[in-house]
Amino acid sequence: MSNNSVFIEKLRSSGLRPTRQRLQICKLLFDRQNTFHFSIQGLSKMIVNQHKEKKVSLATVYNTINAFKQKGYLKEISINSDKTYFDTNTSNHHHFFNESTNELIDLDNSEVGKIDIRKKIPGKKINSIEVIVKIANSN
Amino acid sequence: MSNNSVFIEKLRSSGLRPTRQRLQICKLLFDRQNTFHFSIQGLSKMIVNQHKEKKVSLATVYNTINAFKQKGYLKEISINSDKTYFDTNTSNHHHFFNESTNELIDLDNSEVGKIDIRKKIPGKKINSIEVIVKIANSN
DNA sequence: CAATAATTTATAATGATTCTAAAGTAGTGT
DNA sequence: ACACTACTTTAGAATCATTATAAATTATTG
Ligand SMILES: [Mn+2]
Ligand SMILES: [Mn+2]
Ligand SMILES: [Zn+2]
Ligand SMILES: [Zn+2]
Repeated sequence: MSNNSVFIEKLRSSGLRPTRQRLQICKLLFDRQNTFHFSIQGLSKMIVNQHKEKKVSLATVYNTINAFKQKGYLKEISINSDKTYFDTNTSNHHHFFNESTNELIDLDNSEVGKIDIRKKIPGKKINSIEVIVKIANSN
Repeated sequence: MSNNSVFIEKLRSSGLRPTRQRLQICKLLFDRQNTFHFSIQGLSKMIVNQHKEKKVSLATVYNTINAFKQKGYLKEISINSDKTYFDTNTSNHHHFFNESTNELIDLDNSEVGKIDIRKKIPGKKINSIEVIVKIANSN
């Protein structure tokens, strides 16, 4: 458990004042050992499960997550039209998507060989290269 | 312009009887030289622009596209939460996504070097590997 | 404390997609 | 053709995620 000031700074640098609600969200996301993937729905449930004095409205959850995304503290991952996931791992990396469980698993950049894009698009620059490996139970 | 029977068969094999509406959709998608990417909204506009006697309801468009997808005649591509695209190119291939224009461009399998996934997930099989290269104007 | 600015919240609006139920159309057997 | 049945289309409703709104609450400043 890090010092509160870390999270306060994270909010401030995202253009948000550190309020009770925002701090709760911020700690849920970043006060932990390992990065993780979540949906807004899942995050909302986590908030409810913490049984704090007051609830946090969905609007505040969305606003806070969007501010973090904007600032680059979160990545958004689109797997299919129905689900949007966010990732507290903002490093350059890829994903397995388990279609049986709807779970995301990180695929570190070092766990994928160099991706060789041989087609050029003149006048355009590459912003990102993302690999999604869809998996399922093998039996 | 191929023989109608090709499209009738495409519908039949998708479990759909060849009706006027479905044939119109089917030809829009497959009676052409090159494969292409589309959204439901875009496809609906194409249908309107054909000025046929009668309109085609959105429900029929969705139903028909979903049947083709199920059968494997269309691929669905998720780039971000807001937009779902379909692809009449069902071969194994990848995509550029132009973030300036929201356009998809095919990246043939042969235009990407072999993708080397070094991480194993025991008990799981790989269903697909998809690469999305996001691009934008370079200046 | 008073005045002001920022925040939270409930609720409404939006947009894509799916569902529903009624009306329309086609296929079958006579 | 006629009756009967099965399938299809359609408008509109329902759903769900997300964003917008506007009033109530809370924090900050003087
Ligand atoms: Mn879908
Ligand atoms: Mn988004
Ligand atoms: Zn990740
Ligand atoms: Zn394609």
